[in-house]
Formats: sequence, C-alpha cells, structure tokens
Amino acid sequence: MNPTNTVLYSKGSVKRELILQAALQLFAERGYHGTAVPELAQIAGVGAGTIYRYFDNKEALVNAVFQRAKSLLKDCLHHELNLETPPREVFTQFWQRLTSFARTYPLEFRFLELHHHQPYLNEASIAVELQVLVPIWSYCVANRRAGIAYDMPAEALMALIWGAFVGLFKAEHSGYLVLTDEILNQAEAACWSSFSNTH
Amino acid sequence: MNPTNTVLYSKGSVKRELILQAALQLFAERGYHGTAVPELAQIAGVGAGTIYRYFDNKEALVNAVFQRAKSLLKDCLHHELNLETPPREVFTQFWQRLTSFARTYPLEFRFLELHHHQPYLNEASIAVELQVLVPIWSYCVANRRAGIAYDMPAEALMALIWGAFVGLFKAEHSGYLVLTDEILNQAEAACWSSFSNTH
Amino acid sequence: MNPTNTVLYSKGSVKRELILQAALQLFAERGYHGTAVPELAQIAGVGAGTIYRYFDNKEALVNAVFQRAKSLLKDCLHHELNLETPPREVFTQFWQRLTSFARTYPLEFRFLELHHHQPYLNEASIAVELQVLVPIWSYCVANRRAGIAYDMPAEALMALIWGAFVGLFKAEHSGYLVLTDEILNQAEAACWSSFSNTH
Amino acid sequence: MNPTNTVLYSKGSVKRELILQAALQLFAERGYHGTAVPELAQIAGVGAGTIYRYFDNKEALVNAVFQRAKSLLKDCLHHELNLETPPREVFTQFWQRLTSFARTYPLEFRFLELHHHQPYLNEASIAVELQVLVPIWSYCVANRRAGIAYDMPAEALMALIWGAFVGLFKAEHSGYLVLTDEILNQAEAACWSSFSNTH
DNA sequence: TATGAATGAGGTTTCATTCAT
DNA sequence: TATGAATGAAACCTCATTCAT
Repeated sequence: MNPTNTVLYSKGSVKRELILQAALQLFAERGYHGTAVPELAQIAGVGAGTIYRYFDNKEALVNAVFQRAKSLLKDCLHHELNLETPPREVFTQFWQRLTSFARTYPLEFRFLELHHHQPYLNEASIAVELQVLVPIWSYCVANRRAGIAYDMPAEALMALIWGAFVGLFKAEHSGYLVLTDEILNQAEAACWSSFSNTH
Repeated sequence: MNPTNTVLYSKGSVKRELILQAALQLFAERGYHGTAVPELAQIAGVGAGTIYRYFDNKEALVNAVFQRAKSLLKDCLHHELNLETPPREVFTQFWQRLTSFARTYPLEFRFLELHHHQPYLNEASIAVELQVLVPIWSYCVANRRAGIAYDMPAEALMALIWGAFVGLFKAEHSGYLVLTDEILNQAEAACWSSFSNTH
Repeated sequence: MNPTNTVLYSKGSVKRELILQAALQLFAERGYHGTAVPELAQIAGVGAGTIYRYFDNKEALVNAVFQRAKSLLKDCLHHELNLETPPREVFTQFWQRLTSFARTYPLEFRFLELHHHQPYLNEASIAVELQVLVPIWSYCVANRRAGIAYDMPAEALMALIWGAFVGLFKAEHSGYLVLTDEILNQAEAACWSSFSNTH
Repeated sequence: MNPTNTVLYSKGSVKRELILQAALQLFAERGYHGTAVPELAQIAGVGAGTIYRYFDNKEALVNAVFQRAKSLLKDCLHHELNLETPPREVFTQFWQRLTSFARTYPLEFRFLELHHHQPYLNEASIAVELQVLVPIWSYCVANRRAGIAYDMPAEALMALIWGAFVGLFKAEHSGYLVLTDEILNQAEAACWSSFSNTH
C-alpha cells in the first residue's frame, strides 16, 4: 500500500539478497564453475527458479556478486580518505582500511582474491574494478614523482603491496598463520619499507 | 607382462605426458571445474578413455598436475641452493629462481597461483606443497633469529614476499604491466626491504 | 452475490476477452506448445494468475479459443445462408463468406488452419467443429445426388475445396503470393470446376 | 578394420538413423515444441546425451528431419519425371507421385504438411523447400503461357492443387474419410478441372 | 477479484566416466 | 593398450500453476 515501500522492496528484495549472499558464500568457497545453481538455491532458501526471476543467468549473478563486493571494497578503501595527510599516514590508512575490509567482509575478500574472474566479467564489472584501482594508482604515481616511493612503475608498486597483503590473508585462510593485530602492524611497516626508501 | 615394465611404461608414457600437458594448460586457463575432460582429451590428442587408463579420475589428474608443478617449483627453488652464502645473496637467488620458474614454466606458475586448489588436493599434494615451503621457512626462521629479518612470524614473512612476487606476475598476466628485468630487480630490492631492516 | 450476475460477469468479463485475444494471437503465431502462459498474460495485460481465474488450465484456454474461432467461422459461413438458391450461387456465397472470414479474422483463420489441434481438443471443441462441417456436408451430398457435383464422397469434395482454399491463404501467409480479389474470384471458378462437371 | 565400413558407419550411423526416425515420428504427431528430447531418446532407444553427439541441438535435429523429408519428397516428385509428355499426363504423374509419397512416407508427409515450420527453419531447409517448388512452378508457368491452365498466377495454381491434395490426406488422417484409389483418381480428375479449362 | 512472486517439475544440454571394439 | 561412441546423472534454465496479499 505504501508505494515507496514497494519500490524499496523490489529494489532491495529480501530474496534477491538471500540469493546474493548464498552466491557470495559458495562462489568464494568453490569458485564459479564449482557451484551448482540448485545447491545455491537451497542455501539461499529459495526455489531454483526464483534465482532466474532476479538474474538473467548464472553469469549475470556472478557479475552482480562481483560488482557488489568490489563496490564495497571501493567504499571501504576510498570513502572520505584524506589524501592531504602525509604519505606515510595515507599508507597506514589504506592498510587499515584493507584490513578492516578483509575482516568485516571475509567472504567478499576471498571471493575477490581467491579466484580468477576474467572469463565471465562484463563491462560493468570491469568498470567497478577500475574505480578501486585508480585512486591507489594516483597515490603511487604522486609518491613516485615526489621521490618518496621507489622508482618503479606505479603498477608494480601497487602489485607488490596488494600482493603482499593478499598473501597474508591467503596464508591465514590456508591455516598457516593467525593474523594478530601485531602481525598486521608489523606487516604494514614492512610493506611501507618495500614501497618507500624513506625511514 | 612384466609388472615393473608396465609401471615404468605407464609412468613415463608419452600419452601420460600429453595428458598432463593438456591438463596443465586448461586448468591454468579455466580452472579445474571449468575444464571438460573430453576437450582436454582432444587437446592432448588422445581418446577420452585413455585419460582413465593413466588417472583414476579427474581429481587424480589434477592432483598429478599439481604435484608435478609443485615439484618443479621445488627443484627450481631449492636444487643446489647454497644456504651458506650471505642472507642477502640467498634472497636474491630465491628471487631469481622464482623469476626463472615463472618465466620458464608460465603455465605451471599460473596454475599454482591463480587458482584455489584446496577442495581437491590429496595428501600427497599437500606433502609436496610443504616440501616447497619448509626450506624457505627455515631461511626465514634463521634470519629472524639472527636479527636480520623483521621480527615477525616466519610464516608472515614468507606470505608477504611470496604474495608480493605473485602480485607482480598476476598484474602482468592481467595486462596491467610488463615485467622487465629492471622492474624485477627493483622489486627484488623492495621486497628485501620488506624482509629485512638492514641496508 | 447474485450468481447470475457472477456468471454473466465472468463470461463477458473484459479480462476474459483480453486473455482470449492474446491467446488467439500467440497460439496462431507459435502454436500451443510454443506459447508460454506468463508471456500470454503480459500480452493480455493481466496477471498470470488471472488467467487461472477464467480458465482451469492452459488446455481449457486453448479449447475456449478454438471454440470461439470455430463458432465465429460457423456464423460467418452459415448464418442466413440461403440454400434454396441455385447450387452455383450457394458455392459462390460459401467462397465469399470464407474469404470474408479469412480477411476479417485472420488470426482466427490461421489459428484454425495452420496448426494441428487434435491432441488437446475436448468434446465441446469437436462438437463445434462438426457444426461447421455438417451444413457443408449436406450441401455436398445434395449436389452429388442431384448429379451436379462430381461423383465422390461428400467428405472428399469438402476436403478438396476446403484444402484448396486453405492452400491459397497459407501461400499468402508464407509470402509466396498476394491474394487480390481477382485471384480469389478466379480461384473460386477453378474450385467450382473441381466440384462440379456442369458449366 | 575395414575403413570403408567405418566411414559408411559414421555417415549413416545406425544411431543417427534411429534418432531421425523417432524425431520424425514424434514431431509429426505432436509438433516440435510438443516433443521432449528425453522421450524422443527413449523412443529412439538411445541415451538422451547421444542425440547431442549427432545434432548440435533440438533445432538442428528438426532441420535435419525437415531436409530429409523434403528431399525425399523432391526425389519422389521430380526424379526422372518426363516433362515432355502432354501436360495432362504430367499432371497425372505428379498426382500419382504425390499419392505414392503420402502412402509410402506417411510420417514424412504429415510432418511436412501438418505443422508450421517457419520459426525454426534454417537456410539449408529453405533451400530444399525451393527445390521442391521450382519445377512445379515451371510446369504451372508453362501451362499458363500455353493457354492450358487457368489464367492465374502460377503460385495460386500451385497453392490450389497442393492445398486440395493435402486437404484430402488431412481429412483421412482426421478420420473423416478413407482414401481409396478410386477416390484419389476422381480427385485427380477434379483437380485437373480446377487447373485447366480444357477437357 | 486480481495479482505476480514463487515454485519445482520438467525442459534442453553438458560431461565425467564406461566399455565394446 | 587405446579408443571414442555411448550414457545418464546432473548441470542450467523455463514455465504452468499456486497462493499470499
């Protein structure tokens, strides 16, 4: 009866949400091809056919999951980030935000990092991916120009730090390690050392 | 008729090799679940049934691929590595050997790093994985004890460096970057900085 | 509350009409099995569930469509047809009425003639079919007895003429032909020749 | 062991034949959309998956069935038909060949005539359809030019005769009529009357 | 009365595996 | 030993029908 409600309901439909959650979980655990739609439906607590009321097909679903996870990451990383503060502090902020993301949204983080998404990503998904990367890239470029970061392509600097961070959480997820705050702080310092030749 | 012969033949068979090669290629490109056995057989140039003469099933095949790739990595990393030389030099050697592996065996490298193997790995595969990790772990432990490496768990140090290295090649494979020797050398120096507080 | 009212309402309901129209259109275009109920509902501009308020199921709907179309044909063909006029004139009248039906109700005509209804027709539908055929059959029988028509079973005479007529419109619908009034008149003469040995 | 045998086997594979037969039967009975692949497989006596070894998909299968049926019709109608004989005799020959086709290949005839194929026909199927029509069209054109046939477009003449013929067999299949040779001969004479104004 | 979201049976199709050759 | 045709279970997806609103 409340049209506003209706609209909100249809946009943020509870079923749609259940499906996205189940998809996130299973795709993160087993990957796209390793996840069967009927099982996904069961975990979501909906009929298999219902999934196709909300998503054109399985590929559209995985892209929706990807875009949501990447957008969340983008918000966590970049929202109200003050790039005017000293580079060393910005770096710490990035690190803390990344950590916060990986801790708050472990499924999103694992889904994004543990799998190989290229073959099924559509344009919108690739666009969101770039929205995450561009600000970090700018930060690297600026610091390199300022003589703060090592004299490497910004892409290489990003890849090193990002890779190191992902490596830590992958190791934890594999059971090799428990990431305490202390370790994460030490790792942050170590990564800063691999980013900048300043002390 | 001679069982020894049979075993030797089956282990060293040319067909077995073709199958492993095709499996490596397709698993690296599309992942385990994204690869169909009949197509794999076609790429290998053998009949689909032939695969089941050499491997019990698809899972046994992926484990064989995994073990071969990891063993190769183990050999590349650790064979005749002189751990007596100064830690900085050992680090450089590790880096160069890793680089050499990633360049010489790109499919093996991508297969090992781009995908999420846990769900189908058997004990033998896990054992080989440890054979790769243990020497590096020892190196990290020793350097930490000697006050050379940062005061972090060896597992964290490993995860950082390994992650950074993988990050570089993942970025290259995604088209964000071309890894020249110069960049790889700079990255090596940067990673040493994230490993050790010495100059 | 007034059952009579209810019945009238449900029989003459505007929604019922919309559903029958949409069903006619889609069944004519794609056949019974090629038409999906939800799409039919959308074309009709009603909810999918609404269809089941007016018809027990899809089969009941197609029978209703069939009976309406056949009844319309029956009315067009036989209403106030004067069988006392000379046979040649009656034939022309039949032909003109058929033409008028095919032109005025092209969907009904195509639905009736382009598809194969047997598997889902119920008794009522078969009864209506007979109501169309019987007067024509009588006409054929009478003319045969009178030595006007060829000495064939009435059923064969009917099948020939009816088939020829349908063939013309099928050819037009397939794009092989445009049926002008002239052609239709010539065809009428030709069909009379195949019906009667008189001049 | 006999390579020739192998080739013949693969071209005319017995399974392929079983599938085509079952498809012809069910498509003729129930139409394309009314036929389910698993049921078709069961009638053919093969596994459901086997069908997809021989045909890309259901649509490719129905096109194969169509092309086979139309080719058969083409051969029956046109093979070694002597167009030099008098038109009246050619007409009789056409009629007899059509009758022979409808009697010898009743499923093919019903499949071709009882259903509406347009939506799924591919180019090859349309090409075969034309191969059937063109010679008949030429015959009609020639007879019209010679003043033998009624002065109607060839397409209209064809549609009339073809429609009349199909009407007869449709009536028989519907149970309205049993087509004896006598009736077929009388019908042939009647149809000639609707084709030509000569005696 | 009317709806359309929801369903699950059943549709088309794929694929890991087997087995006759 | 090697094959690849064959399979049927299970994948993805559709749709006739129901039912809470």
